[in-house]
Amino acid sequence: MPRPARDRRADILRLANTSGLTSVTELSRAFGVTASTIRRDLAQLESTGQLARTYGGAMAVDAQQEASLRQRSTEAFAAKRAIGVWAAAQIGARETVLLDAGTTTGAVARELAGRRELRVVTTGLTVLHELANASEVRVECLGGTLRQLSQGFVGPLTEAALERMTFDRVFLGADGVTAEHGICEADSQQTRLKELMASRADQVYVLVHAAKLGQRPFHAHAPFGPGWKLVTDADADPASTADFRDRGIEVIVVNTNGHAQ
Amino acid sequence: MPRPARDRRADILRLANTSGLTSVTELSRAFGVTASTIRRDLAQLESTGQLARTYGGAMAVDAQQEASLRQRSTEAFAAKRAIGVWAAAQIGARETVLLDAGTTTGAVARELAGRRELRVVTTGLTVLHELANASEVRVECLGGTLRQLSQGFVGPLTEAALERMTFDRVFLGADGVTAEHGICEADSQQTRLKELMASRADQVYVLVHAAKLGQRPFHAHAPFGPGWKLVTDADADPASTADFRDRGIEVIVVNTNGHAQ
DNA sequence: ATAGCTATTGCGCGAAACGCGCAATAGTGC
DNA sequence: GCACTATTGCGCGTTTCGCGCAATAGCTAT
Repeated sequence: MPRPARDRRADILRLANTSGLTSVTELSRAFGVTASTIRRDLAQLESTGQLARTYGGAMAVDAQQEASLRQRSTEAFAAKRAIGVWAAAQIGARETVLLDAGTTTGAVARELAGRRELRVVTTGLTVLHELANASEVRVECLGGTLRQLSQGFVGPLTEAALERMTFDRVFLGADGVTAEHGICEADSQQTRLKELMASRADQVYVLVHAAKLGQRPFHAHAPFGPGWKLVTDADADPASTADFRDRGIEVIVVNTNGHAQ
Repeated sequence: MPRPARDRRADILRLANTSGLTSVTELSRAFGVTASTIRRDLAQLESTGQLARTYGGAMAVDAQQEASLRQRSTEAFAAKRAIGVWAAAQIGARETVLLDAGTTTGAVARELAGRRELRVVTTGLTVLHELANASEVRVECLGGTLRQLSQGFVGPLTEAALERMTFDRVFLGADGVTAEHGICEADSQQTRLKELMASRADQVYVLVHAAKLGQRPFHAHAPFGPGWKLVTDADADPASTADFRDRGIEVIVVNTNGHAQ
């Protein structure tokens, strides 16, 4: 692959990221190449998700947006949205709720954006992102060290902040769940935090779309406590949900409309 | 303004926001109207910044992105970037720095995204956003209550977290600054937080682009402490900067390349 | 209720942008 | 040095876009 082409593409990316918006003609003039070439560059940069094409040009797309767009095309997106709708419906006026980090809790936050007289506390950047402009919702962040993978905050600062608060409800996400081991996460710092979060709330919900049921991708566990509810979508295998119910865990299966079955 | 038109536009927005990407033909079929009408809708939604048009359709654009795009087209963007470049250059390896909330400190964060062995602590969502995928930077958030206007965290949680930390440098933003009163903010909660932040760092920088110099839009003040440096851009009125220098405040004027003059 | 006014809609047209195939060319690697 | 691959420019047909115009639908005030 010739050098000038890559350099130009990098430059296009830089230009788009600083000015936010660029046009094909502008770029073709700037680099002294044909519009066709620019178009091809844009097509390639778009395919790798580094840029969004517009009519006659391209616009910058930040990492957050990029991830968000990719996620929306995933099939699990519909499931997460349904779970989010259901979860949001559980929350009454003037409550204080805690939202874990993750895209599923982000879906809950999305449904809460229009609500009023609500206090939402979170450890996740996704949630903050969704509620950044929700003017009628009081949004609080626990703080801590940002964990890139989950876009969530962990660490002593997070735990210390938690010690001072209690919640009406907490909505937890998970990398995986099994009836036997409960919530599975990549490291014990995560599971410890989730257990701590659960201990501070009256109602505990574990939100996981069907694909995560019965999965144990990692080996740090947090078992289900008494009264915890497992919320999943209609794609869930009945045998899987039965495993949980057999152990006395309440399982709520949400259909596409966000209603419990 | 007829109702159906507005309803349809709201629906278009919802569809775009949930699926992330929609096409003109798809929308025209869905609503049973001509492509022209859809195009007009998209044009209007784009003009209000609620949507981004693509070739043959439209894509969702979240609030964050929207604000970011608007900001990038502002003239002050160049100044902020220059200040950001300079500020980033002051930070050495393995340092711990504190970044205030605001777009100017966001510009600093943007320049730090590629750095390594750095610890960035912040009270601002903008900064978090910029560094959300900076894999080599340790990012921490102080937490607190989200203040929509500045997209920053304030309150007792923020202050409590600060008590436990110290920093090599802190970079503060401001709604306005005057030589006489120092930093001006909308409320005293903000100024108190900034003073607290300043007290925890060895080096204090106040970053304000030229238009904010001599401005006092609000009446909560935080005077300059000893050793604080004022950093502004080359559009600054020499008379203004002289006011600060007369009071013994070091003023750094940064040109477009991010170098001090 | 009705008349008047404004916003909206559909349609047709010219202009702009896009994608694709082809041949020439410039870099790259052996 | 030579073969090979990626890249580029150009021309083509296709799609999309924007705008003006006339008809229509909805809102408002009397």
